[in-house]
Amino acid sequence: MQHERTVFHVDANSAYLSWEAVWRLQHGAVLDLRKVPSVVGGDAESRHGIVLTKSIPAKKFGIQTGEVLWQARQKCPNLIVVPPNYGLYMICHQALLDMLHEFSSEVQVFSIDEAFIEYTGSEAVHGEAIEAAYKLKNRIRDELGFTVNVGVGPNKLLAKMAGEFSKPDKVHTCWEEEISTKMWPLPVGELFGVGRSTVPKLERLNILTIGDLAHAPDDLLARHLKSYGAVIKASANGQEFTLVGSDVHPPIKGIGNSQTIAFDVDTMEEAKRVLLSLTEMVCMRLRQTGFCARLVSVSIRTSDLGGRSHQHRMDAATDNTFRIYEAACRLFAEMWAGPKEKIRNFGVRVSDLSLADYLQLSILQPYDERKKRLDDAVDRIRFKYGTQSVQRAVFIASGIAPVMGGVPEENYPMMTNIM
DNA sequence: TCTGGGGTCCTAGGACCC
DNA sequence: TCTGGGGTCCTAGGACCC
Repeated sequence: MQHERTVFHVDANSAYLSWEAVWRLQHGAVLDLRKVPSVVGGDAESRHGIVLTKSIPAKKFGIQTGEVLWQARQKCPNLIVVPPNYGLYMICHQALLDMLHEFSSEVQVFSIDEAFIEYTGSEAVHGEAIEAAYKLKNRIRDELGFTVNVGVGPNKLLAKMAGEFSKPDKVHTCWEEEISTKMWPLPVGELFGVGRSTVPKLERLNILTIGDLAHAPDDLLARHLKSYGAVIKASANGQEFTLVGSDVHPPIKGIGNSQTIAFDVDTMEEAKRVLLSLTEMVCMRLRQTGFCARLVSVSIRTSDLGGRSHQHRMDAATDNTFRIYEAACRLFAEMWAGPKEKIRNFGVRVSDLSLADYLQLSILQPYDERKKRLDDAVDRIRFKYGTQSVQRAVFIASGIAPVMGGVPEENYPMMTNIM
């Protein structure tokens, strides 16, 4: 059968856990974590105790991604929990990408463990699509040591849906003519774009399968789901037209960091330290990209797990840590109910980005020139000697890290010594 | 006994302008 | 003693993904 377009979706099976398992086997471990109930999970002591990835045997106990670890342990008392190692994951991610580039020049990274490749036009080099998909899957397994699913279809949506059909180490297709048999019988929640809150809305309309959604009346969907109804109905019919982006890095829309603190924060002083620490990280990243931002958002999650956010649009775009910190503090003060409200998680995010233009800035705001020189100096030192090498005095003995958010630095060094 | 962190996109309501 | 209508900007919050 000839198809106009052929897209692959490649997805590492239980990525973090598989990568951890492979690393351990290569370093003398006897046990393969993939073959026993195990999870990669955060540190419960510092209130990061959730399941990040589960093994297939762990899944059989009903353990779910995102679940708290103590609940997972109740379901499976012998569960093995290993901490995440993001440095290793970055290496595996890159190795996967390098392999994909051997099969097509158009590769779109979708996440750390998923990518699309445009296979259209590659048949002459690597053979017919299915054959190439198997070749790709087997080479990753044999040369990199972990397994992937490859989904094959006429667009990204169907390729992705195909990749989910059964796991691990599988190739599946979902062509237009296969939608009705392979996709429509599935529960509607399996469709990309239909998540936790849309499923119950659809179920109330007696839309239970992807096929039900594909045939649902437009006006019914519009009434209950607004414009989103038409979007997911199109998906249920396999309609999706975006291209596989040839640039690996799509344009950045915003930069944010957030962190759950190991203890509840209930003083303004402590809250401001956390905000400063997060702002340091956000602004360092912002300056690295060469952008300035106009919109500053602060979000909090309280001890009862409720969340709120406030945002402020600045008069002019900036990448200055102090200015963004000031805005963040104002936003927090505006939304915080006071000491009775205990905060467990803080987030700082900047968006509405534009290219940095210092000439204009320094004319409008003369003092920013000095602030910018300070930011630049600190950035250079941190880049050279590590994030913790320079820190503001307020953090000393405060119990709060001076630069917070993102991947902990101690996970990175191995990236340089493995290759 | 205690739920992470990084994103994107959309919507609704109020303010404000003409 | 009566208040239209369109458009844009700003902000809060919800939903989705991995």
